[in-house]
Amino acid sequence: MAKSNDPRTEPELPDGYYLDNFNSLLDTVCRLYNDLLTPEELAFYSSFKDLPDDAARLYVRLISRVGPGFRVQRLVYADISDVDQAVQDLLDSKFLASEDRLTPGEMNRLFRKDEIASAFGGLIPDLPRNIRKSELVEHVVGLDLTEVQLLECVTSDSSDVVVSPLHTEVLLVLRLLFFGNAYQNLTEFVLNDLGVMRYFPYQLDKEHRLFPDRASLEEYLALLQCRDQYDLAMESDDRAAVCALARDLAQGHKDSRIATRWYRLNTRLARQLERWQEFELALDLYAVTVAHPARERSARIHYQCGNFVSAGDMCDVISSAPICEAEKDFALRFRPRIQRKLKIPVDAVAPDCFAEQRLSLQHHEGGVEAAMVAHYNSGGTSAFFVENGLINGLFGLAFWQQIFASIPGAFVNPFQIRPLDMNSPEFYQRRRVVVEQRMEELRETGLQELKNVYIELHGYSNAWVNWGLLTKSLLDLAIARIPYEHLEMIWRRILFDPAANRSGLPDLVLFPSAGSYRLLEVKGPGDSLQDNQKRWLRFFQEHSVPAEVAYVDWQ
DNA sequence: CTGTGAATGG
DNA sequence: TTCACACAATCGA
DNA sequence: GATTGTGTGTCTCCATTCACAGCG
Ligand SMILES: [Mn+2]
Ligand SMILES: [Mn+2]
Repeated sequence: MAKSNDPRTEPELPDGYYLDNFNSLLDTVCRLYNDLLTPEELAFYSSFKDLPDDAARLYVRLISRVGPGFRVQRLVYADISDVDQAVQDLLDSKFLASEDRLTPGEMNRLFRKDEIASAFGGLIPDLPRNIRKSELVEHVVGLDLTEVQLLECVTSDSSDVVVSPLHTEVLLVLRLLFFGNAYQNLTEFVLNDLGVMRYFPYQLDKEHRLFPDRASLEEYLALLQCRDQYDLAMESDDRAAVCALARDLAQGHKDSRIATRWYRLNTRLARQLERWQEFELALDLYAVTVAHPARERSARIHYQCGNFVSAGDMCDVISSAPICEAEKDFALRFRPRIQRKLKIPVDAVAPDCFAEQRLSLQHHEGGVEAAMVAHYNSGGTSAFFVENGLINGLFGLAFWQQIFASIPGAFVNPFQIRPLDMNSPEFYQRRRVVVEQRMEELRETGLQELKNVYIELHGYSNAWVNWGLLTKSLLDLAIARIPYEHLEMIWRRILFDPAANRSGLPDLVLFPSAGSYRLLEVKGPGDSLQDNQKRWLRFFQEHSVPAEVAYVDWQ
C-alpha cells in the first residue's frame, strides 16, 4: 500500500469495500473460531454467502447504521441498482423483517414532524402550531393507539414499509470474536484504509485465541447484557431492577477471564447503591470486587454507618497489602479520622510540602495554564502545556518495540493501539528482559535514539503517543534538557502501574534559555492538587526531579 | 432564515 | 470506550 | 480541608445532508 504524506490525496476505496470488509471479518472469525460457533451462527455464515450481491450489500449497509428500523423508501444507494429487489431478497431469506408495529420512539426517529402531524393531527383537538416534535409524539401517545395502529396511521399517506435487520445477536458474537471487544466495528477497516488511523504492523497472535471455548464467549456476552440491563434500569430510574442486578453480581465471578471488567461494573453499580443508601448491598458487591476503590468505598460506608471498628479493620487490611498506591494513600489519610472517633492514639500523617510560587497574571482566555505559558514564553523560557502528553509520549517512543512485542495473547485484531495486557501489572513482568535491555541501550547510547523512533514511526497509533502534542521541537528540547536518569526513574514508576501512573503529571514543562528544565503544575483560584498529582510531586521530590506548583490568581 | 446537532459515507 | 482535568457545591472538624 | 458530583475538552477524520427549533 503506497503511503503519501500529502493530506490532500485521499485513497479511494474500491466498489463494495464495505461488503469486502464484512466478508473479511466473517471469514476470519469462521476460520479461527469454527469450533465455537453454534449451528445458528454457522447457518448465518452460509446463508449470507448465498445472498445475491446487492442484497448482501444492503444488509451490511443497514447493520452499520442506527436502527433498528428503516424506511424502505428512504433507502438510496448509488451502488445498489435495485433496492426494492434487494429488500425482497433479504425478506425472503430472513435477513430482514418487515415490521407490523412501531413504538413511539421509533416513530419519532423515522418520521418527520410534518408527517406525524398530518397523520395524527385530525385526531388531536387544539393542536398548538409551534409545538415541539417530542411534545407532538407525547400527544400521539395520549391517543392510546396500539403500536400496530401507530404504524398503519403514520404510513397511510406514503404507504412506506419499515424493515429491521435480523440476526443482530449473531452480529454481536462475530464482532466480539473478531475484535475481542464490543466497541470496535466495521468503521475500523474504513478509517484504516483511508489512512485516518495507521496501526503499527505488530504480529497478530493466531496461536492464542482470546476466547478458548464457548463458555468464555458466553461470559463476555453475559457481561454485556448486565451492562445493558444496568444502563436501562438507570434510564428508567428502576431502583428495584438495579438492586436485583446487584444481588446477582454479588454472587461473584470465580476464575473469570474478564474479572476486571466485572469489577468495573460492580464498582459503578455499588456507587449508585451508595447514593441510594443501600449500604448492605453495596458492601456485598464491594466484597467480591478485587479492584480499587472497592475497599476504600467499604471503609467509607462502615464509617458513615458509625461502624468505626469495621472501618479501621478495613484500613488495616488495605495497609497490609494495598492494591495500588491510591489505596495505600487512602488508608493512611482515613485512619486518623477513625482513630479520633474511637478515641485511640492517632497516626498523624505528615502534610505535603512542595516547592511553590504565587503570582498574579493578566486574565487570559485559555485559562491559567495558557496564561503561564504566555508568561514564561515572553520571559525567554520555552514553556509547553503538555500535562501527561510529554512523559507518556517519551515512554511510548522509548519502549515502542517492547509495547508492540509479540507476547502470547497481546494482539488479537489488526486495529489495536496497545497490547491487551498494557494496563495489567504483568505488563512489565512479561517484558522485563527486553524492557531492561532497552533501558540499558538508552542509558549507553543516549536519548538521541528517540529522534529516530519519532521520525520512523511518526503517525502510527500508539496509546502512549499523542503526535499532535509531541512535536519534533518539543521532543528535541526534552531530549537535550532532561537527564536520562530522571526519565528512567519516571518510566519505572509508569511501568510499576501503567494504568494509574499515566496521569497526574504537571501541566507545564519549562525550558529556561539558560538550560535545564522544570515541571510546573498550575493551580488557579479555587483549584487544588489532586491525589494522583500529589503522588507524582512526592515522587519528584524524593528523586530530585525539578517540579513545583504555581498558584495563580487574576490581576 | 439561521444555527445546531445527529447521521452518514468514505 | 472513554478519560483526565478543573470547577462547584456541600459538609464536618 | 475533604468529599462528591458536574462540566469540559478530547477522544481515531471530515464533508455533507437532513431535520429541527427558534427567530424576525
Ligand atoms: Mn491540568
Ligand atoms: Mn493544573
